Amino acid sequence: MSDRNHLNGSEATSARTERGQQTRERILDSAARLFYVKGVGSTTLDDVRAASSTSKSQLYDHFPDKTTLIHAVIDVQSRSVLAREAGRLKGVRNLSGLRRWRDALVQSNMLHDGSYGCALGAMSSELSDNDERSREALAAAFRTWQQLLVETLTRLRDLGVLTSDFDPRKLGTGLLAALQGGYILAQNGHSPELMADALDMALDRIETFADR
Amino acid sequence: MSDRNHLNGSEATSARTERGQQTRERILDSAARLFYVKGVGSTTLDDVRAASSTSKSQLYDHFPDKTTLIHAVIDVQSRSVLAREAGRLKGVRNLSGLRRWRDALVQSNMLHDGSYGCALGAMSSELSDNDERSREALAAAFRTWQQLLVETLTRLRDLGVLTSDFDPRKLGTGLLAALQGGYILAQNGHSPELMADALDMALDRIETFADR
DNA sequence: CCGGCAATGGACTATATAGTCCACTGTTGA
DNA sequence: TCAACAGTGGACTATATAGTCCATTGCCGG
Repeated sequence: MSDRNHLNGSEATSARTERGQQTRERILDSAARLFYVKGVGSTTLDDVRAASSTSKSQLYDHFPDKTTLIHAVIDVQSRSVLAREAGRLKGVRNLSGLRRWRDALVQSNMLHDGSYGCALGAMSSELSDNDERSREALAAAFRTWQQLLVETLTRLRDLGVLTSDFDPRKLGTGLLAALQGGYILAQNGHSPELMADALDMALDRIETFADR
Repeated sequence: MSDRNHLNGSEATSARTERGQQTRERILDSAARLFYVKGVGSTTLDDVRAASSTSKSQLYDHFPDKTTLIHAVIDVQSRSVLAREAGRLKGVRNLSGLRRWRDALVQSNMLHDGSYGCALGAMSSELSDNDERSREALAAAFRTWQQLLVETLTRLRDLGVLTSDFDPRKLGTGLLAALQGGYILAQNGHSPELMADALDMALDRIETFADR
């Protein structure tokens, strides 16, 4: 109530009351899920409306148009993916920790037989060509993601787990690329082993720098 | 009327005469290019029609619906990409040959500032969720591509350039994943260096097995 | 209890796009 | 030269989807 109109510079419209806030969240959740499994382009606003049990006018009250909704979903998904990754990576202090991070990714990939890929990666290849703003938002997310990996590698180096003769930035990029490429291959081939193989190559490369 | 429909096993419709054949090719080329730069979903048949200087009826004479056109484009693009890769890889007989292969990819990526990614990868993430047949066709292309890489690695091993203690299949998968992931990151960040870093990690891993 | 505003529902419009149809043109071989 | 058919052009229809609008409902402070 009191401070509910926190228009924080971002593109947020409305959300004046508790109830409205929940509606907004429901729309966002449904849209995120639909964009993820069906793709942004093949998801109609009517799909979103139905999935979130709302009406046309509510949709347009909260999000003036589809593009705005897309941006909002990108925002939500970025936070969600990055929060998950930050959580998984922050405790990694040795090579088996890194392997466990790998296992977690492979496991969740196996849950749906590889399908559905990476929420950010999928949006990226679908939107980058057509919507500059989406591209930038996703690029920022990828940079942060890569940064998380770089920090992890740097930490391992500082802990003496890895030697110093590698460039954490490049290795972080390689790791993220392997992850994204693994998602693509696994999704396309319906086989999570492809993801595993992709990540393993990257991890093996990293272990090359193990200090023993 | 007679027997207009001489379907020759493959999905090809029409193409009865020299002139018609050219029209068909023009449509296919235009569609391939548009799908590549704008994405399949954002390309309308009218875009294709305009780009290929044809009319609605010609489009539908050659391709009964958009899905058929998409499948045909996938076919064309797969052949094209695989032919290019086969050509580049077949002569690789040592590690610097592999580096040259890398350079070629990075170079062509730089030409358009990273944009546009991989023709197959882009279609894959856009279509895999919605069209099973496309997914399978692309999966086959990826398998062949991976096979090309595996053959190259095996050749290097047989030539004594690499030692025998690695699994060419897994390494091939990793290499392809790095390539695809590199495309995604480079496209999204408009920076071909990301592609270079991704490929370098994979190549560095492979050099780990250099026989010296 | 009531006045007013937030929130809701859903009918309605405009438009883009896939797909159809038919009349016209060009080509080829007898 | 002409018949017959492949190839061409583009107007037309059907439909899906984005986006608008307004009447109704629910909520909350005075």
